[in-house]
Amino acid sequence: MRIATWNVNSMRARIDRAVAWLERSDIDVLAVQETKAKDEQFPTARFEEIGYQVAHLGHSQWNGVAIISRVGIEDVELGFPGMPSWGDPPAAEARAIGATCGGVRIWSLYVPNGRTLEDPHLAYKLQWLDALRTAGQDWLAADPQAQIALVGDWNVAPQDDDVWDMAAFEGSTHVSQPERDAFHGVVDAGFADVVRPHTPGAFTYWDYTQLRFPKKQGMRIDFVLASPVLAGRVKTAMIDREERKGKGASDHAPVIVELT
DNA sequence: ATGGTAGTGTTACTA
Repeated sequence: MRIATWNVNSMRARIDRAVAWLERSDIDVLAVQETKAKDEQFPTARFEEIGYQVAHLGHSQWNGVAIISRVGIEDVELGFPGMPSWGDPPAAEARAIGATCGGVRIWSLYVPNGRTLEDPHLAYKLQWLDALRTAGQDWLAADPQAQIALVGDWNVAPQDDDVWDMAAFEGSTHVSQPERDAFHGVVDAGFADVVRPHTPGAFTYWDYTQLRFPKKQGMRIDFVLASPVLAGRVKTAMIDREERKGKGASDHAPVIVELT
């Protein structure tokens, strides 16, 4: 089984590329983030035409997450238990959707960006990650053998070599110690980064501006974190930077994990 | 030259 995660930065703008990528990549389950669509706007039929089922969560032009599967979609959950709300009045944002596909519990996650270190969005981001850690701990406590994949755009670069130049990130989000600690909280809850060992030095995201992609100035912020039993099934993993090329590309590359 | 690009939807906001 092959599972993938991809921040598509609008599924409506990317639908032809997304369908073409799925058809040539032999993917069983694709988790997407930043679909930028309400549920009724999501191009579900385009995926059904090529043999996939879709579970989507989107409230507006912001955020939006989905799971696209050809091995079944069961027990869909919108948001995880304890997920913080945001806004006035507070409401759950469309940043997490879970489903069981081919025996694996997949969570497609779009972690809040944080904006700046002083912005209230940063505290929201840290609370969000802490709540995810708690939820993950509870899932594994209930079933230590559970096969769970926490995948998506984490908006954290956990290591210095996950950005092209640490000096360029002085005082910025994504590399701060509180964000890195929050990310490692989920890891410490029992969820391992199963892609890094197979993709040393690789990035998953390159800003559209300032020729970041041709200059190879990217970041590793998209991750597949696997529960212990699932991590034991990982054969290999790759980051498809070819999909970042050309007109109409997302600013993120798809990340793929192959299971036994 | 305080910049650049992209998407949504409106002349701003988010990333």
